[in-house]
Amino acid sequence: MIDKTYQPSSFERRLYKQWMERGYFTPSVHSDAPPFSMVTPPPNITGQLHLGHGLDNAIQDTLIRFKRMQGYNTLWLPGTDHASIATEVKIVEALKKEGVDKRDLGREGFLERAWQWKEQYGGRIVEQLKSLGSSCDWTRLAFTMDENCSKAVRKAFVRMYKDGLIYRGDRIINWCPQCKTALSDAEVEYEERDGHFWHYGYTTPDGKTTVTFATTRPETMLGDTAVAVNPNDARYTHLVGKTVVVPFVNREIPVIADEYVDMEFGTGVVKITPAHDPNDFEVGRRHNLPVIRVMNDDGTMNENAGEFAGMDRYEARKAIVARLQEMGVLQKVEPHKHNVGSCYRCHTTVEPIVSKQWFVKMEPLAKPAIQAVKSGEIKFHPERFEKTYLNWMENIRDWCISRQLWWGHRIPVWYCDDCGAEICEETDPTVCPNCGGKHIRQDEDVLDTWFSSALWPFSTLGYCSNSDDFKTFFPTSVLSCGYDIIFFWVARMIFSSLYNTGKAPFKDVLMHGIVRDEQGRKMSKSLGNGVDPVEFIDRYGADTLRFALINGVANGSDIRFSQDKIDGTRNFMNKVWNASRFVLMNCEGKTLKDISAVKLSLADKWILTKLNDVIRQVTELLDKFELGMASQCMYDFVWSEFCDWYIELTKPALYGSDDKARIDTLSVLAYVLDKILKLLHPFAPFITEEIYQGMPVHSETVMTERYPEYDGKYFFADDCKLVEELKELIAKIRNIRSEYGVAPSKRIRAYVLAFDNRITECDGYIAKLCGLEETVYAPAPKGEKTVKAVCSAAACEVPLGDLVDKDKEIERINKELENVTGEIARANGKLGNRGFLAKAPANLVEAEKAKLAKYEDLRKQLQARLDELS
RNA sequence: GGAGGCAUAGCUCAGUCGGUUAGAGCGCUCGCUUCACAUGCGAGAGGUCGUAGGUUCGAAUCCUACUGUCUCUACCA
Repeated sequence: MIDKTYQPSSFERRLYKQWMERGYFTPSVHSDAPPFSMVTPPPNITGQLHLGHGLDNAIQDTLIRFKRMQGYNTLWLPGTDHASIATEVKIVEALKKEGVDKRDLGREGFLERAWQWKEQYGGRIVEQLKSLGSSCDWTRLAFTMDENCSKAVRKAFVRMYKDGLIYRGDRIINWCPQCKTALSDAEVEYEERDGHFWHYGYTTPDGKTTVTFATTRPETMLGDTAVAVNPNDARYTHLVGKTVVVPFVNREIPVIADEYVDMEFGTGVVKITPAHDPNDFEVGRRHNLPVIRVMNDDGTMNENAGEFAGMDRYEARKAIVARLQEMGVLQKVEPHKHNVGSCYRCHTTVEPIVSKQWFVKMEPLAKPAIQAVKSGEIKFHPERFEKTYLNWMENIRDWCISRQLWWGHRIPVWYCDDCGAEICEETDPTVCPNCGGKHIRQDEDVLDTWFSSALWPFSTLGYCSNSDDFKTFFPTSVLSCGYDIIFFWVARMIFSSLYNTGKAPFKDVLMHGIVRDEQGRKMSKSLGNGVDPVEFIDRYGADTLRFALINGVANGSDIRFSQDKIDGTRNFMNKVWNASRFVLMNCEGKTLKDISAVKLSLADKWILTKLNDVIRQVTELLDKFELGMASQCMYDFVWSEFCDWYIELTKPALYGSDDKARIDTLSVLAYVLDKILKLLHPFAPFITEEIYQGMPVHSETVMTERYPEYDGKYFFADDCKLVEELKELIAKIRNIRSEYGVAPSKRIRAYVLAFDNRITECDGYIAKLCGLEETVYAPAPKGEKTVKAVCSAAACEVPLGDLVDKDKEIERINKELENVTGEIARANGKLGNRGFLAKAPANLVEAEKAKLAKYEDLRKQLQARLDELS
């Protein structure tokens, strides 16, 4: 027997430990069953569990449990990401507290510390994930820097290098002066900020002509190597080819003509700083301009900055503006809003800087990746994200993959100091294969974290060794993650997998949104509005968390996580618990029958039919990845059908004197509950297992039980319809009681005139659910003061003596009549429409006719009642 | 600049292939400690589905425009 109150903390840990110990999460590679596999988006080892992980895991675990119960050989592979920048920053900070600079330790020493850190804290997030109930196969836990993954990184890099898809070159990249590394375009976040437009000009050496322009970053002027105008701009044609002088550095630079300059914008003159602006860099290339860097890696001005050398970039900006003003060169300052890029890790403003970095040539990789989605080989759910993906892929630029960090996969390229050769092989060279020289040294940089994440679906499965896992589980079935990492991760996995394995890494991409707070704001540390899932689970249980995140949410849409939602979900779990307790309490000590041996009551037939309906719906929805709707179906079935009606309808039999009927009813109750637990298990694994273990008949675990399937033996359309009519009748009587304020405890009499004779067989149900002491299946005797209501299967009258208020009655009937008349008009309108009759499907026309007939009957009844009253 | 989402009850949101008397939860009103559950039960009120056109026998649903709103993306100095 289960506990009296629902206390998830009393069993969730215990059950999870049991599942793990018994190896339920681990699939077999030798199974004949069809495979179903997923890999998790690996959380950063520096990460703390947040609701995003909660959502991500809830979705994937629901899917994997569903598939497992359907008999698939399921693998859900977990792992963690080394998170190059994030981890290095964290360790550098820790060292700083000890007064140590990472350079003091040297590369080796630093890495030793980093691995230590990883061993100590890297598993924390894994333990937190377990509290969500995730049925990942922890025996296969992967890490982006473990052997499998590192081998795959090396293999992929070398192959791409040899194919000419990886190159090294001087390009403008985004530089983070705080992390002191290059970043990819995807790693820069743009934000609109208030800035200034400083207007000033450069003058020709003879001091006669000044060309004026505006800039938002005056400090870059120290690196200016030209001033550009549009070739068609008549205002400046005479100046093209002349030179002007950059103050402070006294550099004579040419005035050039380039299409890039927009004549309409500002003065139509642009100062060109090839070393610090992507567009200027391109202009510089076209005109063979010198590239002069004026900044150091830490954002201070370098020796090329003359008198400003050593200053921080913003300090230098101020100083330059002040000096320009002093010199009387500054013409005006305008406020200006512009987008400023910042580092996605530390939020420092990034600096576009020319730098020698490694890049992946994207165009050849993007083509097949675009094709895979366009052809439908890979499908996004919801579909609209395909546009987002394609839009990005079609406009993609080369990917900067080198990072000036130590923690990560070191770039497997060696340089020979003797002959200058560049060596890139799968095994580490000891001498230069070109000249045999021993003076070789490895590139200092590491790879972008996302380079290894991009290989995740196959690297983790042992792609390099063509392992059994790889053969069995690759390509994976579904990839689920938030839409915020489509570019970082999903897109890169697709092209990496197509390139390396020749196959798409997965067939379906299931996107979810972001978890927001009650007011729709992103949860963040600085706002302090985050919910700690660990704490939450202690309080409400993992099932409530998971269900609250999934229930009724459409794929890809953001979620507002509110206390209301939590309460509602917790209440639902409590409902499941108590309904189960009702069944189990009544079953105690009884020997139940298989339902094939049960004489089914009307209520039994109804609930079994409804059960079949819900099985079909939930399965269909899960097959379409509509988890939110599937859980909603379960919610409605359990609460509104099973609890509100079926359990109530079983009470006459349970509390009656017929022992045989009682056993029969209990057998059906237990049968339906068993199915409910199984249907609900993927959504709420803990509560369902705990209750399941208390069932009169149960196996070792519900999680490997077969997911319920539609059973045509228990589908009774006619009986089901009758019960729906019965519910309507019961609602009418209850309504009268309520409207007339009859105390719920008061037993009253009702007259029921059944249009459908089978209603008379429902005596026990009506009496119990309406609190009647007697039901008379005949019209009320003449002269008795009653309140009357009509529904499809019957008319009912409740004698209320002097309570009956004639005017109120007339009003009530009139209101109903109005409603029914409206419906008749609507149905008539449809049926009177030739187009409808000719073109609408026959079943709809029939249904409309049936409705019309029903409403006309009702109208007659209501009219008769009205006549009676007046 | 480009792309996309959203706009449905007081609030938060479902609504799949166009056909339901437009749904849920919360909130609200009334009544109830009825032997699974007051984390509950019963009864109710509340919506011309953003606006204007169009397609269709039929539109919350499809198309066009507009208005409002949010997000992504680009980065005109």
